[in-house]
Amino acid sequence: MGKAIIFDGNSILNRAFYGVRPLTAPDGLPTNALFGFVGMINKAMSRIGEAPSHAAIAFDLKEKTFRHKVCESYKATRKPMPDDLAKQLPFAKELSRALGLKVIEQAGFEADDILGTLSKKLYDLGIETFIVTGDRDSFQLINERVTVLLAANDDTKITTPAEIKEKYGVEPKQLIDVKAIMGDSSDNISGVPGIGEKGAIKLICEYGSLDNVYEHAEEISGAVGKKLRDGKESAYMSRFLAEIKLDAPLGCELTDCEYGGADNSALRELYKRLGFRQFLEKLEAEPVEEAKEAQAEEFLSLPESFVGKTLYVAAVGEELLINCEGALYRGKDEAARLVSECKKIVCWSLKEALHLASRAGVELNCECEDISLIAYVCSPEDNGVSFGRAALELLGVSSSEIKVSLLPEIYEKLLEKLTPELEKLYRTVELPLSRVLFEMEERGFSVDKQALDRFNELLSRSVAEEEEAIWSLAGEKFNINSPKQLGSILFEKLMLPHYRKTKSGYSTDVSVLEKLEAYHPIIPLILEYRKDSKLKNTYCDGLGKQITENGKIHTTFKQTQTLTGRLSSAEPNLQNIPVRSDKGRELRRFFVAGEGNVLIDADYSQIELRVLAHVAGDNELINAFKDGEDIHTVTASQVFGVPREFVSSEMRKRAKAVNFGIIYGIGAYSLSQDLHITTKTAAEYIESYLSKYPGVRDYLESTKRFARENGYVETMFGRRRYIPELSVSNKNMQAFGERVAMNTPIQGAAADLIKIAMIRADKMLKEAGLKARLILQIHDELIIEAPIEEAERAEAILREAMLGAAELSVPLSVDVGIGKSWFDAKND
DNA sequence: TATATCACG
DNA sequence: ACGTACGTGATATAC
Repeated sequence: MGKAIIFDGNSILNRAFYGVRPLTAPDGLPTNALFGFVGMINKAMSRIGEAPSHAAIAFDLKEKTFRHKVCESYKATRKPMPDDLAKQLPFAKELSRALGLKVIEQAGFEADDILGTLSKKLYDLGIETFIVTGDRDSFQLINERVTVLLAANDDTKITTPAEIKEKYGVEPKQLIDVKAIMGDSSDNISGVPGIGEKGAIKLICEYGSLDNVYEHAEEISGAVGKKLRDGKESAYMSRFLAEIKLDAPLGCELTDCEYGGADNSALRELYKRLGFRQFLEKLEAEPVEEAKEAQAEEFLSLPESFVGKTLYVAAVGEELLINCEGALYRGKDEAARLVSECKKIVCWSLKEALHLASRAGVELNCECEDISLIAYVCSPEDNGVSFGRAALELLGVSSSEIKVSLLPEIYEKLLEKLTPELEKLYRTVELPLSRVLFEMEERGFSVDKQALDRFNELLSRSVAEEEEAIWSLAGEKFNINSPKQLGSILFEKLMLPHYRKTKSGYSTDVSVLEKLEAYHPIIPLILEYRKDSKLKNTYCDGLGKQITENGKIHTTFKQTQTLTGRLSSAEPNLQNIPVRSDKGRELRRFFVAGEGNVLIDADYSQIELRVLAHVAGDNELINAFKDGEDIHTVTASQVFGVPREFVSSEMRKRAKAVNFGIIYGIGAYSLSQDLHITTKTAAEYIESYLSKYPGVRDYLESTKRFARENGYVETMFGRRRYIPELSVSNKNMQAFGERVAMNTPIQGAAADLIKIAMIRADKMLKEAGLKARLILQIHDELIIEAPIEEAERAEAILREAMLGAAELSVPLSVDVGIGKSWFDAKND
C-alpha cells in the first residue's frame, strides 16, 4: 500500500516567508517564501522514504468561508497578507504543479478542510497519509494512519497519536473540544473566557468531551464552573469553528491526486525565472542526488555470536542497531549480550549504548570508540553534533535518523580529520569521561519527595496570595505570566514609565521592574510572584515529575552540546538548581544522600581567573594567586589605586564585576549597566584594569589576532572552537566573534580541567576500593555520594583529584563540604 | 514555533 | 547611530 503526502500551501508558504532571509529574483521579485517553500516540500517528500502514491496541496482562497457566515469575527484579527508575500503566491501554485502536486482550492472552505477531507478519503482506502503544515490546527486529524509533519525552516517534526497523547494528555480528536474551551487568539476564536490551555485540557481529560463537560456543568464548583456556564454558547460556537471538515467538496477525484513525478522542464524554467541556482544545479544532478538519499535499512535476525568481530553500534528508542561487516542487526537484551562479547565496538554515543546494555544486565568492557565524541572535538560548532549533520557534512548523504550502515564511512572520515592534538583530547578526556558520565546518570541523585511536596504547598499558597494582591492593586484580574498583559497594566493602566521595549512590546524583566520598585506597591509583589512561581513551576513541579520510583532523579549529561567544551544537563537540568536567593537555596535541602551515605561537595575557587592568570602569563595576577590573596580585593586595589586594607565592600563588588567582564570579553556599556554607573566610568575601570595587568591585555589582543588569522581558538588542552562570526561583514557579529575568541579559551580550559578531575576522581575511588561515586557536576563543582564510613577518604581523594588535574603557573584551590543534603554540604 | 523570562556557572 | 558580556535549559505565553 502506498503513502500519500498532502500539504497546507498557505501555512508552509507563510512559515517560509517569516523564516527565510530576504531574497529576490533577478527582476526584483521577492522570492524568500518560495525558496523556503520548495525546500520544505522537497524535505518532506524525502522524509517519507519513498515516492508517494498521492500528492496534493491545498490553498486558501480570499473569499469568506462557511465559518464566517456563522461567525462574523472569525479570523477577524488576522492582518492581511504582506505585499511581498502576496506577490509570491501565484508562483507557489505554479511551483506546486511543476513538483507534481495536485493543487486544490475551494471557495468557501479552508485548506484545512480540504486536507481533512483528503485524509479521510485516503484513510478509508487504507493509505498511510502525511499532512505537512506549519501550524498545529491539523493535529485533530491525526490517527493511526495519518501523521502530521510539522514544517519548519530547519527541520520537520513528525507528530503521531502517541506524541499528542504524551504532550496534551488527550486523543487527537479531543483537541477540537480543548480548543472549543481554550479558544485560539490567532483565529479569534473566543472559547470560554477565562479558561486557558491548562484548564481546558484538564476538563477534557476529566470529562472526555465538551458535551459531557456541559452535562456535568452544574457539578463543577467555583470560578471555573461559573465561567463554563456563562460561556456555553461561546464554547459551542468555538467548537464549530475549530472542527475541521471531513466532507468538504474537493472539485476533483482522488485519482486526480495520484503522484506522477515532477515536471522537470517546467521546474527548470521556474527555477531560472526565480533565480534559484541551487535548486537548478540539484535538478541537473538529479540521478546522483537521488542516490545520496540514505536508504532504508534492512535488518537480519541476530547471529549466534559476534566473538572476535568489530561492530558498529548505535542505540536508538530503546534498541541497539548493529553493523557487523556490512550486515545489519537490531535487538534489545539479546543483542546487548552478543555485543558484549565482541572485540571492538565503534559507537554513535557510547553512553547511550552503555545504558541500553546496562538495562539488559550487561557491561561493555571491550575496546570502545565513540564517533559522536570524535565529531564533537573536531568541530563543536556543528550544533549538538547530530548524526544527520555529520552524515551530510562528511558523506553528502541526507538522513534524519541514525543509520548504522553509514557509521564505518563516517568513522573513517572523522579519523582523517582528527589532528594528533584533538585525538589526544578525545582519547584522554572525552572518551573515558563518557563512561564516568554514564555511571553518574545511572546512579542518580536521591530526593526527599515529601519535603519537596511540602515546600511546594507553601509556594502554592504564596503564589495564590501574591496573585490576589496583585489583582486587587491592578483593579482587575489578568494573567501575570503574560508579559503583554502585564505590560499593558503597568505601563498603560498604571502609567508607570517604561524603560525598554522588546520586539513585541514593553520589557518587564527584573532590571526594569527593579527600577520601578519605588513607584508602586504592585512592583515588589510582582517580583515576589515571579520568584515564587518560578520556584514552583520549574523546580517543585518540574523536578517532582522527574523523580523515579526509587526516589531518585537521573539527569542526562549532554557531552556534545556546548561550543566551549562544557557539559550540559537536561531532563531535568540539575546544573541550575537555585542557590543565589535564600528561599531558592532551600531546594537544596531536598537533594539528599541515600541511606547511610553523605554528600561531599567540592568546588574550584576562581577557576576561570586562575586559568586566565596562567594562559595570559600575567605576573601580577599569578603572584596574587600564589600569595593566596582574595582576588577581587586585589583587583579593586589595583583598579581604584588604593591600598588593599582600604578596599570597601562596594569597591570589591565593582572589581568582581570587572573580573567577570574580562572573562566574558568586556564591553563598557554592559559593565555600566551591571554596576549602575556611566559608560564613561565603566570604560575607565576597564582601562585601569588592563594597564595594571598588561599580560592580560596582551593575551586578549593576541587571542583575537590568532582567531582572525586562523578562524578558530583553542584551549590549553587543545580543544578548538571555530568562529565563523569573525569573517562576516556584520559589525555586531564580528564583535560577538571577538568576545567569543576571548572567552572560549578560558571557559573551555576550565571545562577541560574539571573533566580531567572527574576521570581522576572516578579512577582513584575505584582503585581505593570505595563505594563512593561522583553523582553530579556543575561546571566548577563536583558532588560525590559516599557511605558515611568512607567520607574522609573520599573527601581526600576528591580534593586530590581536583587539585592535581593540571599543573598551572598558579595553584588550584578547592572548597570542600560534607553533609546529609546538598544544602548542608555547601554550608558546613 | 518563537519570544520573554529567569534559574545556574 | 546602534546594540550591548560568555555558556546553558525549562517554563510560560503569544504568534
